[in-house]
Amino acid sequence: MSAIGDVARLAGVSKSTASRALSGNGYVSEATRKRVEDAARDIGYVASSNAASLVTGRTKNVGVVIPYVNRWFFGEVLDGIESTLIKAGYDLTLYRLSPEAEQRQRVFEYFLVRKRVDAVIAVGIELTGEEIQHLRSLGKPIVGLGGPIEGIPTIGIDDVAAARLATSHLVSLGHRRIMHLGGDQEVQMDFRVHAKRLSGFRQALEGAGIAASHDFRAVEFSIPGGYAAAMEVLADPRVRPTAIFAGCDEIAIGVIVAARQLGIQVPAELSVIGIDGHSLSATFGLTTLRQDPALQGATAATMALSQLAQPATHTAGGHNPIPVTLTMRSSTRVPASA
Amino acid sequence: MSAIGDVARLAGVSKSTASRALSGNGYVSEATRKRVEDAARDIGYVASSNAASLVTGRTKNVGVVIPYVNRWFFGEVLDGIESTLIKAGYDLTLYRLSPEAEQRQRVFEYFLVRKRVDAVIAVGIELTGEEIQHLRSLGKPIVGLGGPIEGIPTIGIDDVAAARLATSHLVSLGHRRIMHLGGDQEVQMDFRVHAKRLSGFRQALEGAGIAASHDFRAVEFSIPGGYAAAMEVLADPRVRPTAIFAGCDEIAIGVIVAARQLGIQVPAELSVIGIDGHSLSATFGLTTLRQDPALQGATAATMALSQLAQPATHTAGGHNPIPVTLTMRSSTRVPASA
DNA sequence: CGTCCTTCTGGAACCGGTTCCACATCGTGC
DNA sequence: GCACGATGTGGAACCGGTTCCAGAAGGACG
Repeated sequence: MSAIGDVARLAGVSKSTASRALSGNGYVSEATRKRVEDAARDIGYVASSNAASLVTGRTKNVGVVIPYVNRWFFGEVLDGIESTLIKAGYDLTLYRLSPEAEQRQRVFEYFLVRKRVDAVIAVGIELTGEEIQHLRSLGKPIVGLGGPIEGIPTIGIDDVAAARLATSHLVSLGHRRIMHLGGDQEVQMDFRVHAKRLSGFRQALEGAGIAASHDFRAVEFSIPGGYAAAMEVLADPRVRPTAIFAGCDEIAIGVIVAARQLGIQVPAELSVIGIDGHSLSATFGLTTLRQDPALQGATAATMALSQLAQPATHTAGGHNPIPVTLTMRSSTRVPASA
Repeated sequence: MSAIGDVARLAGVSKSTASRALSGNGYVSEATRKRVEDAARDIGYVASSNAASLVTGRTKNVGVVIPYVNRWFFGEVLDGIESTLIKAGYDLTLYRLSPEAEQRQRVFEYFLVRKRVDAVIAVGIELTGEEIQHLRSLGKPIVGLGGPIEGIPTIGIDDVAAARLATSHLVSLGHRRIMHLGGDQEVQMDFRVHAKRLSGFRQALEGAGIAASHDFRAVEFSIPGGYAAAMEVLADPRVRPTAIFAGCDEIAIGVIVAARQLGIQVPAELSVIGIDGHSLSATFGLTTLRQDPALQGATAATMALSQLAQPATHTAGGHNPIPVTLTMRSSTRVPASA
């Protein structure tokens, strides 16, 4: 209701002086600053960010584009981003991008563009050249999380390498009958995460000279998904693998739950390894490759903020790989046959 | 870059006509509308929402205040809210409110107030009278989710009644040694959810004439929390309860996992019931009281939008209780002793 | 034919801040 | 004593839209 003009009048100064006093830009004597601040407090003045944004061109708001909010990985990322932004005085506007192409286009052409955000963080979304062009033309910093995107700075783990490492861990323990329960190759997420993890798995097997046959099964990326698949895969003892590399910790946990119900000892009869470092992994004794999504989110936010601070630095694209660390727990060990 | 003036010039009309043509308000001939639209498309014009908001006072943006983003319940709620808002052409600005009072105050006094949101949805946050006053004075619709808040419309389940129902289910099966693993009474969430569920539990026991002693234990609201507590509680067969009412499904699942590891048959030797309808509850065969947080979120968003549409309706406060439905699965049954 | 209503358009004010520019003081160094 | 820089303040333009008002043109109706 109350505008800066009211504050100025009450303090007996001009609008411009009131603005300087409240924003801290430019010269204002200590005495007048005090008077203006008191006046502002008295009438409960709060600046209109719209008006300020209109003239400064900065909104103090960052847009986050993300495919899910109710999955562990993405929830953690969002948490990390939010914490970092709010500390820096930035708002976070959330765009959950469903897979529908039409809605996706709408978000990019309509929502993100209306001068409402200063920067965009794309989480688990591989932007198309056109989309990047669109955002780039507005001069907005863009940061990607989850995989490399041509021309913009990104962070994320190396999915191929991680899958290779996880598989190699099983191989080096002596496993030969290893199965990969991973994402459906038909319904790829962006960055082709499913395909990359399968590829890393195959690379590791080939490197060890292990013939790969019937070694992959597509499952949903969730505990129920891993559980259901494991129930089928593990039921027949004759064809049962001695180790499973799960596409993510949730699948791995589903496998462990299923194994326990089938009376299969983990790790004595079955080794299981996942990727993520899920908050449940410790409870299930899961050996996993830990990535820290909250930290990744915080890092992405920091990158966006620093680009905002010094736009001089010409948006240097490039992928910053995040290292994964092997957390050894009690779900993997030397196979019984060895 | 390009402003509406550029569009107007290109189309050979005035700013006001261009505005009318693009926004659809007021009289514009079909021919000029076409010309303006073409011109806008040609130069890739997008309206500045800041400028529009400044004069109209509407931002097409809703603020959501929420304590967690990486917990199942809140993630689902957020999902429901987001879907509903984006369909209506609204943005969603996220404020994750950590328990720190100082940060909370900052969000309410600084972030939410800057004329940047048209309405506020408070999820799992019990607003103080002062905070309501603050928002109310700005004439912004407010909707609460998770419990009743004096003077504003809210939705949520009746925690006392739900806990009573869950406990009664166990009692009616014949259980007498029933334990409640619920939230820490010292670290209450808002709306005192922990206390309400404990209270409903006690009410049901008293109603059945069952002496309550050592029947409650505080645990963290998570699977690891339930697991750790169950490991201690269930270890000694002499004092083991025959049934557990868990404060939420995550705790209940932790209990089931622990019981399985201890070789305790569920439900033969131990019945477990939870509250939530968690996406994992089916996998673990958990009997639970289902609430649908995504639907609750969508409903809250719809309420906020309808208030926005007809501000005439004087903000009628009042709590809209959401019914919970008992989903019977395989984790509860008549006790062995019966 | 005059009046009135509807449709269409342009000019100008306005939303609420920020910032540029001009001007006034005052202190300092030469 | 004067030039110059640093400090402090007010006036006015400006950001990019929306909307009010005035005026013109065309049709309907008495």
